[in-house]
Amino acid sequence: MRKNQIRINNERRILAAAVKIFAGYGYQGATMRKIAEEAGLPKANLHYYFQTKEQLYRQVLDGIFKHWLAAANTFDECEEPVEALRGYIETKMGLSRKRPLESRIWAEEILHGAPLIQDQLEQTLAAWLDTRVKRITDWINTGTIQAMNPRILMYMIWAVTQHFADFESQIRALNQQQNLSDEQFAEAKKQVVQTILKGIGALD
Amino acid sequence: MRKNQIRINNERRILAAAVKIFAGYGYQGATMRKIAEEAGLPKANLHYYFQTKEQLYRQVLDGIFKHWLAAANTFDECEEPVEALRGYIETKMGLSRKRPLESRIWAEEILHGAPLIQDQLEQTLAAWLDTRVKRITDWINTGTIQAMNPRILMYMIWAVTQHFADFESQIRALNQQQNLSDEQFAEAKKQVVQTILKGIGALD
DNA sequence: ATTAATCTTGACCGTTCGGTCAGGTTTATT
DNA sequence: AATAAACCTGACCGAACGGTCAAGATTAAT
Repeated sequence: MRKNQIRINNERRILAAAVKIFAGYGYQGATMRKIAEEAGLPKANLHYYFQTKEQLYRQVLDGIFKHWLAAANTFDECEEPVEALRGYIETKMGLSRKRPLESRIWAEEILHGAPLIQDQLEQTLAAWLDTRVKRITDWINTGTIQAMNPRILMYMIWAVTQHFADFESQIRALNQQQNLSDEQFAEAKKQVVQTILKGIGALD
Repeated sequence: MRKNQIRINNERRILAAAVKIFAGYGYQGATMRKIAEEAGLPKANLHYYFQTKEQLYRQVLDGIFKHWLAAANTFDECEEPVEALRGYIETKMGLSRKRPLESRIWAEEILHGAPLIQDQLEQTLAAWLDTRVKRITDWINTGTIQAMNPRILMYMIWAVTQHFADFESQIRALNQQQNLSDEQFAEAKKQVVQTILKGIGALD
C-alpha cells in the first residue's frame, strides 16, 4: 500500500515542526526558515508540499480543530450531568497537559480576531455548542442541576482548562520556575472539577 | 507648569496607538508604520520618542502591569473572604470589559513564553500572589472557607475573568456575531462570581 | 532499460521591515 | 531679537521576509 510514503512522511514532519514554531513565535513571528530548520529540510522543500505559509498555517489549525472536536465528544458519553461535565473537564485538562502547543496556537488565533477560523467558529463550533447547551438546558428543566446560563458555564470551562496550557509560562514563573509536576497538575484538575461542579450546585 | 507638554501629548498618543496595534496584530505582526498611521504621525517621529519598537512595547507592557496591580488591590479592601473575592472577581471582570486590548497584549506575551516580562512575573507578581495566598490560607485555617489550594483558585479567577477579553472574538462568533451586550456581560459577571464563590464553599 | 513522475535544493527576487540621519521648523530661554 | 533647545520628517539603508525557479536526483511505472 505504502504509496506516496515520502509525501506522507515529509508532510507530517513539516506539520510537526510548524506546530512548534507557530506556538512559540505566533503566526507573524514564525518564519518559513525557522520551520524548515526545525523540520531539518531546506526551505524550498516546504514550499513544494505547502504552497504558502498561510496554507501551512491553515492545515495546522484544521488539525487542532479536529483534535478539539474529537475530544469534546466526551461530553456526550454520559447521561448524568455530573459525570458528563466531569469527563469533559478532565478531558480538556488532559489536552492542555498533553498538547499545550496546539492550545496556544488556537488561543493566539482567537486573540487576534480569528481571521482565518471565523467561519469554523460560526458554523461548526456554534452548532456543537448549541446541542450541548440544549442538553444542559434539559438538565436544568428536569431539576437535575440548578438554573444558570449554559453558555457561560461552557466559557468558564474552556477558560479554566485552557489556561493551564496558554498561561503555562506565567504559572511556571509563579511556581519557583518549575512547570507543574504531575502531582500538582492532578491536584489542579481535581480542584477545577470540584469547584465548577460544586459551583453549579451539582455536588453536595 | 505645562513643561514638555508636546512630549507628554505625543507620547500618550503613540502609546495609545501602540496598544491598539499590538493588541490587534501581536508584537511581530505590529509594524511601526501601522502604529504611526494609527497615531497620525510620521514613522520617524515615533523613533524620536521611543528609540526602538521593543522599547515602545516594553512601555506598553509596563503600563498594563501597573493597571493590573492597581486594580488587584481590591483584594485587600475587605476582611471577609466572600466580599474580598467577590470584589476582586468583579474588578477583574470590569477590566476585561473596559480594557480588553491590554488583556490581549498581556496574554500574547505570556503565550509566547513571556520573554520580556519574566522578571516582573517572578519578582513582583510572585510576591503579590504570595501575600494573597497567605490571606486565603488564613481564612482556610480559621475555618472561614473550605480547604483548597489557593494558587489554583487564583489561576481559575484569572483564567475566567480574562477569558472574556482574550477570547472576545470567539464569544462573539458564538453569540450571533454580536459582542456581549451590557446585560449579557452583567449576567456573566454574576454567574462567574456565583459559581466560583459557591464552588469553594463560601456561599450557601 | 527506459521513460515519466515525483522530489530536492541553492541561488535568486521583489517587498517590507526596523531603524537612521541630515536639515528644516517650531518652541523656550535670555 | 538672538540663541539654544526641542521637535519634525522625507529619503534612505541593510537585513530578513515569503516565495520562485531551473536543473539535478531519486523513485515508480512500463
